[in-house]
Amino acid sequence: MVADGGSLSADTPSRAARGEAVTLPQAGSEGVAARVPRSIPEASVARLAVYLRMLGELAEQGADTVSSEELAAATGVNSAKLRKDLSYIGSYGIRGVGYSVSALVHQLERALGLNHRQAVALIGVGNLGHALAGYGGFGGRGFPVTALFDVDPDLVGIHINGILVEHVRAIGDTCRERGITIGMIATPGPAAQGICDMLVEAGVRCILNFAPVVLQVPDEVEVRKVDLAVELQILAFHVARKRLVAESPETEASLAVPATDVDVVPPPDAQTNGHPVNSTLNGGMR
Amino acid sequence: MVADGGSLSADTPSRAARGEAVTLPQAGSEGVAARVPRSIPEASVARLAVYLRMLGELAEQGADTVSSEELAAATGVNSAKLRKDLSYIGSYGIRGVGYSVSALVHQLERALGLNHRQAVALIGVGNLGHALAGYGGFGGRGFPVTALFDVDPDLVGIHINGILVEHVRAIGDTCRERGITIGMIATPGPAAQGICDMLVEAGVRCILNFAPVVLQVPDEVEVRKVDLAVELQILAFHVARKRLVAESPETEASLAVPATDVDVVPPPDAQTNGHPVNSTLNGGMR
DNA sequence: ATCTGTGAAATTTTTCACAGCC
DNA sequence: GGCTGTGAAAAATTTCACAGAT
Repeated sequence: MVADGGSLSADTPSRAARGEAVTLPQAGSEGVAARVPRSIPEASVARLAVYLRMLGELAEQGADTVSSEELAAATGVNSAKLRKDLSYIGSYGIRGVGYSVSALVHQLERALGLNHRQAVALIGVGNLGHALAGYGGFGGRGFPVTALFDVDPDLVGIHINGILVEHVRAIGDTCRERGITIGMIATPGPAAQGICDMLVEAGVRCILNFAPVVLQVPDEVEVRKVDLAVELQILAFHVARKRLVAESPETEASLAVPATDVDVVPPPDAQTNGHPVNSTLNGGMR
Repeated sequence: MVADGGSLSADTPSRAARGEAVTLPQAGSEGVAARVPRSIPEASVARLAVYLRMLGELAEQGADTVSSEELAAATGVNSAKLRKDLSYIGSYGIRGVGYSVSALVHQLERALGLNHRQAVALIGVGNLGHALAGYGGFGGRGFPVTALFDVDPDLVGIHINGILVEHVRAIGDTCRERGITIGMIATPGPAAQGICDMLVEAGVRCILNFAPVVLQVPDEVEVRKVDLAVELQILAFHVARKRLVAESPETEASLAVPATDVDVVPPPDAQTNGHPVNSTLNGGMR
């Protein structure tokens, strides 16, 4: 995940990984159509989306079937893990053969809820927002960006990709009208919580947050965060780690964290390196 | 997470979560400065970066100390988890009081390797790339974007934020010259693997990938992936799940995955919904 | 002969809960 | 009294390894 990223990725660990999250109370009657497992682990859901993309590519290349081994290699996971992930959505493989690409695509789309179209609203049409709005990839895959909002008078009123940019004060009405189910927040950090509140108030229950703040939301709202600065910091950690390994040929200073203060950059606070160089940390988006 | 978790975040799970990953052989001598634990769990590293940001904000607001409870609430995690995360980098809290904000910032920066400046290269200066290049937030936090590359003749030669856009064929030389440690790939999907290979060849060992492909790299290279489409699909899953819960007031059809085919969108392949509407899925970046 | 689906084991991550210090 | 640091328990995730289908 590191993804997370979680954060603009990757792996971004979601606070909703508690019990309640993906788990559903299991069926009532019993016996009959006990077709589907009770729940899908959060970690698996993230990977299912990746498999789906790769399957799309394979289909394009004319593949009829894939083995778990092949698909696993292409997506960089262990094949047993892949099979287990797929088993959560049902048994759609053929033993001795593999998976039918088209059938699996269909099942994954169903499992991920992609057979309902999701209308997406994007708030904050600055630098990053523009890039997101012009993305194209969304609409093609069932995520049409259906509404755009900003506060900047220079932006409100213009069209991007044929979509009118409205003032954020219209969020409530517009989202309800157009049945928005997902909100993407690409505003500067300080504005994000307010926008988030408006979205929640308008009934939006899933939010993708690009602003560098942790949003506070009611339990029933799902937030995923994409945070560039965090991603880079995670990589920086790995750079430092690799450096350490390289420098200590064997044992010696083999610590996970260098207790030494290397201080290429002046430590506590100095001229421009303290931290808030501009308070626009990485929310400098837009 | 991430997300993506990696994926444009979040939580992006990283394939590097195997043993080797964050673990280091533990110290030699013994006894003396056994200051630091042997390794930091991958999941913790991602959160440390988040704590660091929040601490920056707290410092700005003039806070001298924070309790684990406060910092946990602000970052949306459980306070015990936060304390455990912090314990991996050492014991810098004061019992009965909390943590000194400035001291903790310093320790986190050290642990994350932010006291070495990391030179970043960005490849692909299209839509998204432009947004990333103009980001500002990076440079302010020790991640100066130091080199830009593209293949488009209209882009090569221009300056963005004072940085010259070079042709990708210069990647090897330029990266070595400027000591690039982190590469960010924001090219269309099909170009990404080739660029990745060039970066690896040039000695770059950490890569942040925005292109919608799974990069194949040697073991010693760390890749994090930020994938917008995957993030949205994860949210779509949660939308569908919430819909189910809402529709079945109690038991009834309480399945994690609707076995019914709702098919608001024609299922297998129809006109424009099959999948590869344009092969520019979400790599439509740039 | 091959490849899926899956219990069971191993590992990682999270949470609990409390001893110890301020 | 308040809050950290951390063993130990619990939960989640990953991996193993193999029975069973084709």
